[in-house]
Amino acid sequence: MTSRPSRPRMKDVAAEAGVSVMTVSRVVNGEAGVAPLTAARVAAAVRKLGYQRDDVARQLRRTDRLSQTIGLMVDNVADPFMAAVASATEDIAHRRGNMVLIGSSRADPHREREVIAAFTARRVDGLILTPVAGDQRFLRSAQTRGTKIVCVDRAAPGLDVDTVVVDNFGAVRQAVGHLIAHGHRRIGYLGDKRQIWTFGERHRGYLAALDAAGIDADPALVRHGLRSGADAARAVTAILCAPEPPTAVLAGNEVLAFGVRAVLPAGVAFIAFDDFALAAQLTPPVTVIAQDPVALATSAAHLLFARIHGDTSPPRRVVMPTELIPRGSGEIPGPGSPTRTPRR
Amino acid sequence: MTSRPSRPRMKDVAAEAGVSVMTVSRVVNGEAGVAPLTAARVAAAVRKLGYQRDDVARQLRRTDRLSQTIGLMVDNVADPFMAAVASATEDIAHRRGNMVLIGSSRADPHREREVIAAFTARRVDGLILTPVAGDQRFLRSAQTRGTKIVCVDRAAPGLDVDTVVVDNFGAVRQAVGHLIAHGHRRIGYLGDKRQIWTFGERHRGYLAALDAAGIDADPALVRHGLRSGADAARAVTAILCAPEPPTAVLAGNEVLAFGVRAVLPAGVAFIAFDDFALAAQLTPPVTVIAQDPVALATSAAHLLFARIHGDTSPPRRVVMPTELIPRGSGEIPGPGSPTRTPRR
DNA sequence: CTTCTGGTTGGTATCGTTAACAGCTCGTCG
DNA sequence: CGACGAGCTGTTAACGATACCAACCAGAAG
Repeated sequence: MTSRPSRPRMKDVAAEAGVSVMTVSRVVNGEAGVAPLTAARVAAAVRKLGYQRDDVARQLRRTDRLSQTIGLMVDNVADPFMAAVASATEDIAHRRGNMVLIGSSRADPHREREVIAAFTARRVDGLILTPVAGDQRFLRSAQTRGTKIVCVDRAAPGLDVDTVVVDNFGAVRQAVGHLIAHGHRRIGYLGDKRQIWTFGERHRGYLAALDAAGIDADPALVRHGLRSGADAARAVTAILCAPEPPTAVLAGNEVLAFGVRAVLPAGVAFIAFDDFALAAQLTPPVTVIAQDPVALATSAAHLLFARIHGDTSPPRRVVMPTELIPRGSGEIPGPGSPTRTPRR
Repeated sequence: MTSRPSRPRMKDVAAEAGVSVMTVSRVVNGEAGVAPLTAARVAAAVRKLGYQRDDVARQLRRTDRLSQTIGLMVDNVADPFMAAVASATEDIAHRRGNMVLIGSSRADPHREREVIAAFTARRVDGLILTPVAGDQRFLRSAQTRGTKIVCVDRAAPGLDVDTVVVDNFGAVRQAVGHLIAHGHRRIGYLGDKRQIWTFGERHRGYLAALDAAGIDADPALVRHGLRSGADAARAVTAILCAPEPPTAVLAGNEVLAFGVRAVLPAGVAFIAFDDFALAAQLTPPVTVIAQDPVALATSAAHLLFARIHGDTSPPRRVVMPTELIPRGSGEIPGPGSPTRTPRR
């Protein structure tokens, strides 16, 4: 009964305007070489029928084969850091007339492959990825077939691509050094799996800072593989019950920080990786290692579009700055602090 | 120099396996009616060449014309509420073998139209929208041409589509009633533009609660069109400097709540629309009107896929529950409170 | 031995668009 | 006055896949 009026094609517009489809194509794409009068007639027909070009057919036929679509694969868009990355990516893409397909790996390598296969089946021009733990070599075939790839936030082992990251190692080494300078010697570390590039780096930074201060690392103060605030809360509670509990704790990212903060006793120093909205409003205000997800994503998107438009220079690694923002929680003095045990 | 090895086509696989492209098509799509031996030979050729079906060409030819792609248009994915919506949408889509194209309107009706035009040009099967302020009638043409549409979080005036929302009016009326019950009579309201459906409803709920208590609404305590935490901080500071300042404040969403909380003096009661990660950890803990963005988006996505797969029943409006979670900030007594001015 | 049936397989047209080229209509110049 | 070029428009053949139908082959039935 309800006949659905299918969308008009170029040939319908051509019939309406009394020209050939080629002329319609030229007008629709704003090409030169159409008489103004003809162009106006075609434009009127387009408006009258409500014609809209079918980009699927267009992409199939065009020589450049560009879909004007890129894929963004993150762990989880609900994560505030990744949400900021997605937002910034969409913004740059929009400015360049592109759209963003989004996919979540949810830390699952199998799902990661599925999502990327779905991206390439739709012939995206490029991919922006935060790779999950493990080997990314399977992306090489997509790469050799012309799909441009940029990694953001995390590097991809085994894959030679543009990468935009921060100096996770240096940032954590600095932060742990900061705690040590405030008199702490027993410092807890809470992170996700070491196999995730960022967390591997952050843990290395933690160890390096302890080593530089001549402190023996105690594995009892370290927890890996934490995925949620609840995980982090349980983990920090556990390490605080140890015979020699830590006097300071570092949370490896924002989500873990929320969980830690909920159960951390006053008096234990605390630094979080990633700045977050209410960090300054908590009691005490939270000292953080701030990075700028918008800048990371913007840089990655610009790199990607440069590649899509023909940049064939060797892959680059862009390292963006971090900033240690002391707000109070990271400056709570430890047992070796001069303010607690003055020497003079 | 670097000849890029273009991806193999079905005809390459067909040549490799010594069959016709039709047979390859049947094997690739898992259709019945291919001899097991032939299928195995084709499968081997597919693996050898690394063949992947081109969904762009496929979509052009198929009778159902489905792209297995939906579009999600939100104000801003960086907003935590919208990020949760996006994440849940992606999850449902993934389970159904679909992908999600994402677009941000950034509260700009012009950009909203651009994004939606880009969606339909790519022939998405359906759209999930949080409409910006203003009229959405322009979507009717897309709708009559077969694009399924579902609104989430906000209704779309002038458009007859499935809609998944919460009872914003009732939730705010209840929350303001809660403040009145705690002795407040001068209550501030901070929201975004009234033309945005949710904020219109929330403001109506505010007025209704005052009216029910016989309190005259004072326009000096109301601010609309606030878009950021900074906007909200300025606005609340301004209304607190009024001759008769409010003793309680309601923030219309999470982002505004952050800004209000940063500058709100202790002693002023406070309720926020939307629950947020650290609400319970602030001092005092923040009383909120909680809604569940994951449930909203999940419901919207299920509705959309039902439509895409042929459900032609009349458009539905799904209203999901909210919950007033008293945590402290909303229970600070006002001047008329029995605890401050006991009557016995 | 011929015809029929059912399971396989292949040929051809087509989806909506653009690339490449052909052809037409002028006005202009030698 | 005829040839030529510039400007405009149309024709044809793809892009990579699927829909539809025809053709083939073996074994069974008559």
